[in-house]
Order: sequence, then structure tokens, then C-alpha cells
Amino acid sequence: MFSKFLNLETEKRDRILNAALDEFVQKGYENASTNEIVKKAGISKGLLFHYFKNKKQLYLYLYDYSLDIFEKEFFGKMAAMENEIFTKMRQIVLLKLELIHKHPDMFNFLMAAVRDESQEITLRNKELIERSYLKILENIDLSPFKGDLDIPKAINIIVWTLQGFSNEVQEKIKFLSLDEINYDEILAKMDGYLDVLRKSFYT
Amino acid sequence: MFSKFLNLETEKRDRILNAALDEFVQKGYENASTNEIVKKAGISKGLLFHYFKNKKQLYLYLYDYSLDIFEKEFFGKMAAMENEIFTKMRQIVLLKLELIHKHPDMFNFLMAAVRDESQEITLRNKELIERSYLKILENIDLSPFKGDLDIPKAINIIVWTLQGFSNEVQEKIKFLSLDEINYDEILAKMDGYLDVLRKSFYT
Amino acid sequence: MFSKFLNLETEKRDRILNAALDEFVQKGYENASTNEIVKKAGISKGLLFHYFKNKKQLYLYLYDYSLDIFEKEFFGKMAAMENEIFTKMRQIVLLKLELIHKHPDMFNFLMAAVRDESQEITLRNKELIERSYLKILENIDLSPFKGDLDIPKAINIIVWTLQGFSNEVQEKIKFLSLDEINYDEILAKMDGYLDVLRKSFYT
Amino acid sequence: MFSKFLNLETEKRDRILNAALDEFVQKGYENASTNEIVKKAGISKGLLFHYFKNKKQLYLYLYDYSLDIFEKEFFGKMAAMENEIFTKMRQIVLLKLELIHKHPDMFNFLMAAVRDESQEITLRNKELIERSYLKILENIDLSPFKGDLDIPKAINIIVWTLQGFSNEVQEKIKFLSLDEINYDEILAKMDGYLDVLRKSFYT
DNA sequence: GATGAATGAGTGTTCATTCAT
DNA sequence: AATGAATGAACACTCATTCAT
Repeated sequence: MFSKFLNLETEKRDRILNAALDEFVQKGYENASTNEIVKKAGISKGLLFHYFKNKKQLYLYLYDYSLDIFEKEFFGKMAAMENEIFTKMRQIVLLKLELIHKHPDMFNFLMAAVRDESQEITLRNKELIERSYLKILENIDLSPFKGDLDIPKAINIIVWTLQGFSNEVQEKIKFLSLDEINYDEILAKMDGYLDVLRKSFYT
Repeated sequence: MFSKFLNLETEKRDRILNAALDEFVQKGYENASTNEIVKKAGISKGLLFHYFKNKKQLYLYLYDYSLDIFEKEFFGKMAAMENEIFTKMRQIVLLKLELIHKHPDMFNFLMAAVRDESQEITLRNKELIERSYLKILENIDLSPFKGDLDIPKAINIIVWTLQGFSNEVQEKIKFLSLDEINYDEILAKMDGYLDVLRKSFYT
Repeated sequence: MFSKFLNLETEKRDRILNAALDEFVQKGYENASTNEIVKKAGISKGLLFHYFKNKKQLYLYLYDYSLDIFEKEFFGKMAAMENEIFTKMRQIVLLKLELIHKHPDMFNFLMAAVRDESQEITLRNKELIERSYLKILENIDLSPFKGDLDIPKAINIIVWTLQGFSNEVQEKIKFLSLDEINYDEILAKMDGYLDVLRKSFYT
Repeated sequence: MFSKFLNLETEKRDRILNAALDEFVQKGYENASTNEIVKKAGISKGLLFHYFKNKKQLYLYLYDYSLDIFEKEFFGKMAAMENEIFTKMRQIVLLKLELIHKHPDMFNFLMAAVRDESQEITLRNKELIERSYLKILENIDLSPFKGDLDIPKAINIIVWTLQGFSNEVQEKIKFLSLDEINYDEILAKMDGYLDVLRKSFYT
């Protein structure tokens, strides 16, 4: 399907990829202009459609491509993590932050794509979340939890708390440049939340 | 700004409002067609742009209008609520469900609008959330919380848990028709989460 | 359907009609460019699609419009014709020539459209031919035909002979300007053919 | 001009020829895609344009090539035909039917090409028709014709009658599959027409 | 106030043809 | 000879917005 594109010299491929990523992130799927993409990538109109039969396929390719990179980096490093849930969740958050710094455009694109709600993307995304969730929770040490606790619910509460916290942080730092962000402060706050939960759920 | 529109006879105003709401909900901002809106509303092309100088202004008006109605209904009923946080949160969830049933289009529109992330909407939304948050938390009875607990954090955890639960439910019922939804089951599950939190945070 | 277009001032309507007719005649359906049509008609791109929802509809409108005019003129004058078949056929040929002179573009368009073979056109055309045929043959005086002759076949032979002759003439005069055509010579030749057939088929 | 192409190995040449023929027959000149042709032929884009400088040249080559094959088969077998005109015309019709069955694609292509009306094709076609006509009429036995008959006109009437009949038949069988066609019935009808003409024109 | 004809820059996509390899 | 990446003008069609009436 995309073999033509894959055989391209890396430099040109990246130019196209970045141009498209950039345009989609800035304007969203509908508003993104293939005209702008080719201009940014410095290629002709026809060439884009030589590689991708239409705008949608380009978008889906970008999604799969970004997801692939994230998954590889994510799952690869998750194997070596702690089994103690709070430590593990903390490590996951740090890993996520690291990936955002490494591939900010891809991350933004993925976030935006998920909101887009196209059938195909929603499906791929659902699968990913399920796989991630299983991976995160496998090997978790359940022994420290209080005896009368509904552990599955407790785990969901931990996950949702980190999600809520994460959203709040993102909302706040949205308009800051990367070097204005005080990660120590953020992590300290997060540790505060994890402390509350640990004290509440562990014996 | 919209004074011309406000002076319109109620029936015509509502026709325009509903037509626009409907179109934006169904197709999103970009894909919504002003042509379709005027057709649905039974007015001329020119008239729409006589009342709203462009598509964006119409959209923002709709947002403010919807928000207004929600806020009124929400804040109005919130005054009479319990001060015990779990009871109050439960009441808020029920109220939210009630409003979704009463104004499904407006609710969908607001949800979609928030995701849109346009500067103006984001700002208005931030303000609303802050106001709501203050309102929800005012008069909360803090005495039952454990003495050594970081109460503000605990409250956030409660809010985020309900948010996470709510998102999960929405994801699941997205493809169900309204009468296929089993509300009792959903509420029972929610009560389960509230129980876990109450046992953990209360003395 | 085309009410918008019909309410247009005659001058502009004709400009659009002629521009489209001209373009379709010159280049055929596929190769005709809506860009060229609007340029020739001196209107904006959008306006053409305001009147006709797409290229195909414009084409079909043109077909129906042209056909209508031809049919009216044709059927109108056919009522007053002789019942003697050779005289009638001669009158029909003369009428056809007259119409070609009066509406050369429409005639060319109709001829081209029939060859186009699109489903819709083929259907409309088949109906027209059947109607014409019935009209031509109604009231024909069969008494002069030889007694042992298969009259329906003889009539078909007369029709096909005129068709064949007509095609041959058209082929020859295709590259001549209108005033270079010697109609007297052509008609004399045609009368020769009709004489042969009359002598052969009549007692 | 096409010497490069002629020196190609027969198998590859035929692959290209058939692919092009197929595409042109299915979609017509304008809509035929060189992309599809090279895909069907299993050759590269560049190679097609190495052999034929453009689409038009390929089309014209195909026309000449098809015509050549038809002419050879046609003229070859025409030498051995009867001199009695009605018998000969019947034999020609049968031969035509035979050729349609033997080379349906080429026949369809030629028919379509003639309708195309491009200058070059029209010219080649005119020449062919004249040559065929001369060939058909050479050696015809004029003795059975009635003494006072305009024989050249009579012959044209015979030809046009067969043409008209043939067109009518083609119109009718267009949507039938090959084995649904009742050839005996068609030929019987045709013989009816030839009988009418024979009785009328012969002493 | 109310209409809807008119605009034109914009869209995604196609495709015959070229050309470096 | 053979490849297929690359071009770019052209296509039909859309749509928010304007404006004369």
C-alpha cells in the first residue's frame, strides 16, 4: 500500500511526513490543505497523491506511523518497570513526558486524531488503549492493598486520578514554551496525589 | 452585537437557533453548511448574515446561549443540594443526566464545542469550569474527612473519578439508543466507586 | 429543479445556454470544460453551479431544452402534411433542413448527444424516435402501394434510404460553410431516389 | 514511426495491444487511462511512451492495426463471392457477423473510433469505405435489373437498407449476451427485406 | 427587514507526459 | 531498453460572504 513511500530517501520522506504532521496538527483534518502540505514539503501536487491515494489515507498513514513509534518506545520500556503500582504509574508518567519531549508533533497529532472520531481511528485507538491497559496492569503486586478494598475499582481510581491530573497540567502548560515548564513542581504535586491514594488504599 | 437577533419574534428565533444547533452537532463546525442552516430554518441566506456577521459569530452565540441555559438550570438547582460531598456529587450527576435528557442537542453541542479548542471557546469554558467548581465545593462539609488527609487533593480525586467513570460510560453507550440504556446498573456501579472513596477518605 | 435558471433575464440565460451548447458541441461531454463555459458566458464559476448542480445536469438540461424546441417545431408543422408518403417524406426532409438552418448549434448538440450513449439520453432519445415514427406514419395513404408488396418493409426501406442519403450528404457538406451548399442539387438527387422507390413500390 | 514497437517480441507486443484495445473499448478515448493500460500490459509507464509518443498516436496505431486485420480478412474472402448482388450482400453480412465473433474487441474498437470523429480517423475511414464500396460493386451482374431502373441509385438503396436494418438489429441486441441472439430469426427478417428489393428491382 | 443571485478563491484529485537512472 | 518517480496544469465542484433590490 505505502511501499512506494517507504522506499523513498529518508530526507524527503521526513520532509513530507513533517509537513503533513504540522499541517494536520495546526488545522485539524478537515481544514488541513494538501496544497499547504506540498508547499511545506517542497514537492509537487501530483507526488503526494502518487504516494497516498487521498487525503484520508495520508492521515491514517500518519496515525499508524506515529502510533507505531510510540508503542515501540512505550512497550519496550514498560517491561523493565516495577510491579508496585504507584511506582509503576509514576514511571509511566515520566516515560510519557519523555516521549512528548522527544516527538512533540507526533504526540500532538495523536491527541488530535483521537478526538477526530473517524471510525477507523476510533477503532485503532480503542485497541491500543486496551492493550496498554492490560500491559500496565499485568504483574501488579496486589498484596499491599487493604483486605476489604474493591481492588479493581481502586486501580481505576488511581488511573483516573492521574488522567485528571494530567489533563489539568496540560491545560495549564498549553501556552507555555517547553523551557518554561517546571517539571519538578509538577512531579511533586503528582506525588502528593499518589501519596493520598497510597495511604488510602494500602494497609 | 446580537441585539437585532434578540428582537426577533421567538418562533423565528428558535427556528434559526435549532437549525444551527442541529447542523453544528451533526457535522461539526467546519463541515456545517450555512446553506443547510438557512434551509432548515426556512430563512434566506442574506438574513442569517444580517443577524450574525459570519459563521464563527453564529457559533459563538450558540455556545453562549446554550451555556447560559445550562448554567441557569444547573446553578439554580445546586443551591438546594446536600453539603455532604458524596451525596452532592451523586445529585450533580443525576442533574447532569436530567439535563442531557431535557436538552440533548445543546448538550451535544457544548461537548463538541469544548473539544473544538478555539481560543474564545476555551476561555469561556475555563471560566465556567472554575465557577462550577467553586459552586460545587462551597458549603461542603469537611468534618467527616480523616484528620491527616490532604482534603483538597481528596476532593479532586473524587471529581476525577466521577469524570473518568462518566467518560467510560459515555464511550460504552455511544452506540446505544436512549431506551437501551440501563441507568440503574450505571448508578449502582457509580455508587460502588463512591463507596470505595468514602471508606477511604472518611473517618 | 431548474426554476432558478428559468427565472433569469433572457439575455443572460441565452448567453449561458449558448456558451454551454458551443462548448459541448466542440469538445463533447467529457472534454467540455465548465471553466470554459463560464468564461464564454461571462459569469462566475459559482453561478453555473448555482443554476445546475453539476455538469451532467447542465448537459441533460441542454438536451431536454433543445429537444423541446425541435419537437414543438417539428410536430407542429407535421400535422399539416400530405398523406402521400413520398410527398410527406420530402416535406419532412425540407423541414429538417429548415430547422438545421434555424438552430444549427442545437441540432449539432442533439446529434452529438445521441452518440454519447449515456443511459438517460439514450432513453429519452428512443422515446422521441418512436413518437416521431408513429407521427410520420399515421394517416399515410397505403392505397397506391402494389398489392403483393410487404408494405411495412417497404416503408422501412424508404426511411432507411432517406437516412442513408442524408448521412452521405452530411458527410460531404461537413466542411462547407452554409452558403456553399447547393440545396437544389441535393434535393434533385433526393427526388431521384424517391422516384426509384415510387416506381418500384407503387402500382 | 512505430518501428521500435514492431521489433518487439510478439508476446509482449500483443500484451500491450490487447491491454490498450481493452481499455479504449471499455472507456472510450478520453476516459481511457494510460495508467490502466500499462498495468494491464504489465509494463512500465515510461515504456509505453517510449513506443508511442503520446496517447493519440497509440490510439491511431491501434486503429490502423485493427483496420488492417479486418481489411485483409474481408477483402481476401470477398474475391470468391457471387456476382449476383443480393447473394453477395447476404454473404458480406454473414462475413461481417463472422468477423465480429472472431475479433469482438477490434470490431468494437473500430466502431467506437469511427464515431470519435477525429480528423485523422475520419479520413482513414472515408478511404476504407470507398475502397470497400468499389470492391463490393466490382463484377456485380447488372443484367437482372429492370431496364428503366437507375441502377446506381438502386444499389445505394440496397446498401442503405442493409445498413438501416443492421443498425436496428444492433440497437435491439445491445443488451443481450451473445448466446441469447437468435441469428436465424434475424437472417430470415433480412431475407424478407432483400426479397422486397429483388422483386422491385429485378425484371 | 428580507431576499437570493453572484462571487472567486479554495478544495481534493487526476493524468498524460518527462526524465534521471 | 526499461523503470517509475516527478511534474503541474487542469478538472469539477464548494461555500462563506456580499450586495443590489
